Amino acid sequence: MSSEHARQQVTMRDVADAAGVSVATVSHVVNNKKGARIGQDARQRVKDAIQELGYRPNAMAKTLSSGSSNFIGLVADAIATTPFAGQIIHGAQDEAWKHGYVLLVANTESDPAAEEAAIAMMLEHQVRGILYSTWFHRAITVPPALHETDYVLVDCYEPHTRAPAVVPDEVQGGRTATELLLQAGHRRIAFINTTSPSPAQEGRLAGYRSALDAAGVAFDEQLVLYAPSEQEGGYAALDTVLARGATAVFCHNDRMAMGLYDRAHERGLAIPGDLAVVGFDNQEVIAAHLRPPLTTVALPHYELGAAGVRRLLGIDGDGDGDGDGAASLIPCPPVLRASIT
Amino acid sequence: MSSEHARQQVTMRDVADAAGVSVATVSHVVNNKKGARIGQDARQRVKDAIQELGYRPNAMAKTLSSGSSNFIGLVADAIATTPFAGQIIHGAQDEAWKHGYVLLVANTESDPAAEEAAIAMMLEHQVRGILYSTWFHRAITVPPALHETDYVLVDCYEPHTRAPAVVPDEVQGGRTATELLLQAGHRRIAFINTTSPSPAQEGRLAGYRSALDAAGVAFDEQLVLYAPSEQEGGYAALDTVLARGATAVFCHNDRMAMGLYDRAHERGLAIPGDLAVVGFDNQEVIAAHLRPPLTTVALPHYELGAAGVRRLLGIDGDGDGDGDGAASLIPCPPVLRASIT
DNA sequence: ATCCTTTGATTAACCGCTTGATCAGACCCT
DNA sequence: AGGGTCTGATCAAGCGGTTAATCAAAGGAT
Repeated sequence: MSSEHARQQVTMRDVADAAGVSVATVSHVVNNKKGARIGQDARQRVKDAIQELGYRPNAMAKTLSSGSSNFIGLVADAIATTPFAGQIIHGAQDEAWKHGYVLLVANTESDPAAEEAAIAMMLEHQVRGILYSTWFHRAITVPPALHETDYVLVDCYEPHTRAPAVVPDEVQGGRTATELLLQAGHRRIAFINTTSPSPAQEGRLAGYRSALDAAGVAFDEQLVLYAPSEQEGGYAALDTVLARGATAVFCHNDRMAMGLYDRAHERGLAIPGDLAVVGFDNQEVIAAHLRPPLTTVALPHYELGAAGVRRLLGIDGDGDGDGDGAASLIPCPPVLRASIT
Repeated sequence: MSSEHARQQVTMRDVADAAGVSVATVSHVVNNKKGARIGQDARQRVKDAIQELGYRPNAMAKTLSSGSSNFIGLVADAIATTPFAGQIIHGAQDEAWKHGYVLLVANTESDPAAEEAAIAMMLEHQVRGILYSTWFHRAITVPPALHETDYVLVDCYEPHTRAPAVVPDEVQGGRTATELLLQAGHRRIAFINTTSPSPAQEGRLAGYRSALDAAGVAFDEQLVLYAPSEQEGGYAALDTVLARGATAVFCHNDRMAMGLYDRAHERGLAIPGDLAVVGFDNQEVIAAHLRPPLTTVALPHYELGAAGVRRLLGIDGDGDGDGDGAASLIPCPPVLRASIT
């Protein structure tokens, strides 16, 4: 039920008339044009008229005549599955806003048709560029239409291509998680990896091994297990972890850690006393409120979104570590809580 | 790093020239204008030319000349705090899309300045209307600028006003949760309410009482406790719940239930054997993976977003229960899992 | 043959704003 | 007094479409 709004848009014409000047003059003061020569009095009269009438420039007209819009499109495969996608949107929106851009959002549920429609819509709206994002780090193939404009892949990448992408540094993340345990003095560190093939699966494992190497701890194949990356997986894996004689465990993600906690409590084990644990993702709702609160490594979703627009806009910014030149690697910082010694 | 795109927009003029007709003709076939009389041959030539050149209409120009845009603005106070806001965006986006609209999203973090800027931006983009949403159900006061266009409050409302709003039916939700327990034969049902004053606090309590009444169970003040609506609150409340002799408990939200589970396990209690529990919110990541999976009542965020755009567009749709005429109440459906007998 | 309809397609004004080109007047030199 | 420079502000041509009004040609009726 929309109320009636006889809202007759106040146009630049109106302001010009009210101020007794031409629209050109109004345009000049509105945009604070540098080269324009406008007298103090006229400038003031225009400003007053704008206030008086409550004038708001018409962004469409502006875009049309100036030739460049201030839209940045964001197409996501699953906007609401986890708070993750939300963080990407959040980061992208903040950064875009900072540079005078506005976010146009579309959700596709990974449906190719919806995806194409979304991209078409954005192209028609003359977006400055498109951010194509996924809710978990994975390989994708770029939809053809995307090539009609500038774009950046966020939290995903196209293998064997130089398609610009921004992804989390899984290897560094895995290394960081492991180091946290190493630094606490642990030597028999288990790693419960996910069963789903993915950059995270490979990357975190690589990081785990690299940290072990660096610390001079021999890699023991017996200590890396595979389980579904959910509570159930962690719950089921704990017994094996213990059987293998580990004193600490690195869970592929926080949800797994949550399930593992349950089983540990069931067996009367104390965390971190009997077993130190570190998670991954930093899924607030879970990690911050487990007992004890879970030490983990954060997936930098907000940063991914922000870095995505920076990359799109060609602003290299804070020199985020570069990957192979096509993919920027965003660091995964540790989040210290209480599940390690 | 945006690649270079010498992308010279293909315009209607180009299509017209290629097809050997006027732009008016092209416009007519593109929009499938009803009154227009275009011959089969010309129509075909235009379509071919469009294919050939890869023409895409310029939405800005269209909006400008036709006078009405296809944007719907969504301003949210916290896009990423929980998956909740994401669901609202998701629902709004799906429904908007369904009616040919596109979502313009802005995040404000509850900062009044950001809020004003966001609304201004949307107004400048000639949005059809604005959805003003919050990530948890609460009372707000409508920012003045919102009155310059059509709007609908989503998951929030303005007291003592006829401001159109769409909110979850907390009372029905509370009643539903309680009924779930009642139907399982419980009579001493505790309710751990939140300590934060809110529509949820009042509404769910009212629902709890109404369900009790309807079942002929006397209300026992001793059975309603108050705790912070987080894991810690639920954890701490369990002992009291038991001390008061309850056989079932209705937690104000899933997070509380999660904490309560922890304490229950610690005390060696079986759920639902020794204690039945029902949550609220249906926060997937948690509820679906607790042991045992938590029966709960869902907060219909997706529906809130969708109903919001329907209301904005004046589509009454499936006659969602009406509140006082200003606020539409969206039902909170039960989600059956395994925490009740 | 003549006049009226219909059909098929074009004209041109307009949407609100941007911007290079142009213009009128004031001021300064010589 | 005549010519050159500034200054302050206006003109007018788009930007890419939409749409009411108009027009030309063909077919029908008388």
